[in-house]
Amino acid sequence: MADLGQGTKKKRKTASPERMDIRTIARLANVSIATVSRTINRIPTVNPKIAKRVWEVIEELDYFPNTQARALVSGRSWILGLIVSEITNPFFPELIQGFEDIAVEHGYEILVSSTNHDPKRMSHCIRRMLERKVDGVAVMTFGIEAPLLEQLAQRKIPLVFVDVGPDGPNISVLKVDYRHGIRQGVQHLAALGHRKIAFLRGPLALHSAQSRLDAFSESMRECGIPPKPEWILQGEHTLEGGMAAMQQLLAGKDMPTAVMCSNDMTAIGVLHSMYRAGLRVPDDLSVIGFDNIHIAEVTIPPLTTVQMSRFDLARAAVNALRACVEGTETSPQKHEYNIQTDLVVRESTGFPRGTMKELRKKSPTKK
Amino acid sequence: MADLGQGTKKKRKTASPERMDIRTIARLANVSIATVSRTINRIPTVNPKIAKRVWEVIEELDYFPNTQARALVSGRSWILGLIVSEITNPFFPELIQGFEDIAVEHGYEILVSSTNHDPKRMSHCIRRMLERKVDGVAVMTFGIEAPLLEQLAQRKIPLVFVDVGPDGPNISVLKVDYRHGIRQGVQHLAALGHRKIAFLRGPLALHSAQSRLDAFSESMRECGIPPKPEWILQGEHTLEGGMAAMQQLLAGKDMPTAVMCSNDMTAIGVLHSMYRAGLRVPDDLSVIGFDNIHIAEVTIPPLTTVQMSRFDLARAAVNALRACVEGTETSPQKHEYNIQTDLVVRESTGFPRGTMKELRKKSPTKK
DNA sequence: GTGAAAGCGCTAACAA
DNA sequence: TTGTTAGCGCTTTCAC
Repeated sequence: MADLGQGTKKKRKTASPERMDIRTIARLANVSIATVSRTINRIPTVNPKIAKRVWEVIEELDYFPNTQARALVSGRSWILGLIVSEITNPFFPELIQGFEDIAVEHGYEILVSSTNHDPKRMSHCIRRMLERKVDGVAVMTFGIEAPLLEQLAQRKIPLVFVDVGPDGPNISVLKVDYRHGIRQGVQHLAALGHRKIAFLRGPLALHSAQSRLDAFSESMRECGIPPKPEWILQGEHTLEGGMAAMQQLLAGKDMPTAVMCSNDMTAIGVLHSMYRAGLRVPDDLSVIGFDNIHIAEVTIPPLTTVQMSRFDLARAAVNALRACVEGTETSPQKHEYNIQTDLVVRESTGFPRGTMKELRKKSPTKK
Repeated sequence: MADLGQGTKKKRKTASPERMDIRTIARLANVSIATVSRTINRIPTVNPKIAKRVWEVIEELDYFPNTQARALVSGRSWILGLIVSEITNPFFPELIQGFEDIAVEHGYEILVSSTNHDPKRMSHCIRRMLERKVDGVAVMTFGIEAPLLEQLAQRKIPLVFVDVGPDGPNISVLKVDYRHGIRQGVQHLAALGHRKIAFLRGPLALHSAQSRLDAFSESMRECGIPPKPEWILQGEHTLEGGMAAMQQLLAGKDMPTAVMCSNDMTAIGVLHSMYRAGLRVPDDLSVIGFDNIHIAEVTIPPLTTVQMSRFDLARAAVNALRACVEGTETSPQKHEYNIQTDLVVRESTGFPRGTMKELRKKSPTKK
């Protein structure tokens, strides 16, 4: 019962029998702790027979290595940070879920934090990542907070951004092709006969919001419709912002016949303001969102929107980070990560007021 | 430039100047690492003058202790686990946000994971918590997965559950008073004149769902309305479940005049099915949800629902865990954590079909 | 009140 | 191929 350990000539005050560490495994498998370590880390030089014996002991005792000790000595925490702007916008939980699944699949733990667009929170958040020694950080705030992120970049922590980010050896950027989906949206509207199209943009600070607006303006011009400045309003990417912007539009003298929104939350706000005003979508106004969050399927009416795959985004982010961390230095060339966007037509878009009847006359009513 | 360290007679191969650890601080402050450690941990016996000097060096170098090393030696990770069922149900992100804020405020990091009601995921998730050596776990799945959680309980990891949980020294349970809010809902409906009230319940496996149903049945009886079994359907706590259940109700010969739902997602599904069927809420059917997620304010029509504070829930959970971890052994008595629920009346509830006109005649139309 | 030194559980360099 | 051992950066006795 007493200390029968093999090479325990010195130290280790108490040899409590319940202690479950690499030493216990080594003792029971009759090997050194180094061999156990090698076995666990699947170092190919271990004799298969011995490895088998070690694994058996490990499984029998349901042993797993202490991650803290491991991290301390190896310098790798196997934790990936994920910074999002607002966890309460349904887009993000869907993204987080994907990120978690993929990261865990590769053996990483994740550290999620939301900034709520608050620089103070952002800076706390970076500090937390630093303290926990994350192996890499995905900055999915869709904005660029360069000064703050400096701390991470300086310490050579692999970083991945969306749309745009500082240049650097360990920095990747996921390029979202907003143009494709937004152009489809504008063309869809134009094809229905809309010429008076408003855009509810997101916060100025968000690069992605700017990109979406740019894509809109450009697509409008492509369709030969000059975008009207009074019809480009701030939607803030929130329910409330969408409602407020729509009210502003309703109060104006000249009403657009369609509205594109920089995200789905804004569009849902618009839907609500229309409902409040006693107006109908799409009869009185066509509405297009952006993101295609799950709930967009059941808004009233179901929202026509631009789909951006959170799963693709999550996978690309994890892969980009892994490429840096696990350093396949054989291929130091930057990978290109492109994310597609596509229009999903539902029922919030239709012909502009007035044209419907005429068009109906032309084509016989469907059964 | 060479090794001038104070007591570095032996070891420490490379003394790279950029190394930023407790030793650096000790050297620059002219004290031992023990004193630095004590200072950081605010041990009162440290001479204030020396402490001040140490803090100055710490701040100047922007030093912070290595959490891994700290955790390794102290046995405390300062990580709190949070297990939720589905991060994509908006209720949970709101809860997570609160949990994160409160935990971080007290110096903890959080490890969130969602099980999606999948036992396999649940078990992975528990393993991850174990591997990262969390100091405590909040199991906010609103269901009870006793067998799986055994692993955590056995290792004496502080646990907190909602509604119901195994008994044990380190286990707390947050009691949600579903009855209060649900009774208010039923009474609200009864007061409007409803007698035909259906209930769309959540998954059987979820204890909270069962409690909500029980509260409903009991409240119905209190109001003298015997609940009708055919009107108690499975809503699954999802959009899709709500839609399907409502369709079932619509297909039945006898339609209720009101529906209470076990959560808001279900209610949103109901709203959508009604819209699809060309029926109106609340004119043709009154609908009440549960949770009061943010989006319930802008559904069409805005949802009457029962509010359950995620913030209270989050705060109670963190406090319960902290009480165990930080062990104020002076008060080993179990704290009682009660969470209130309250009805929030919006516009998805109204008089049952037919009664409205009569009632209107009685009271003059409001201006 | 402060410092020296022993480890926390593991990985990796070096030896055998 | 396998074992021995020196730390990773910190907390915590135990002397002084």
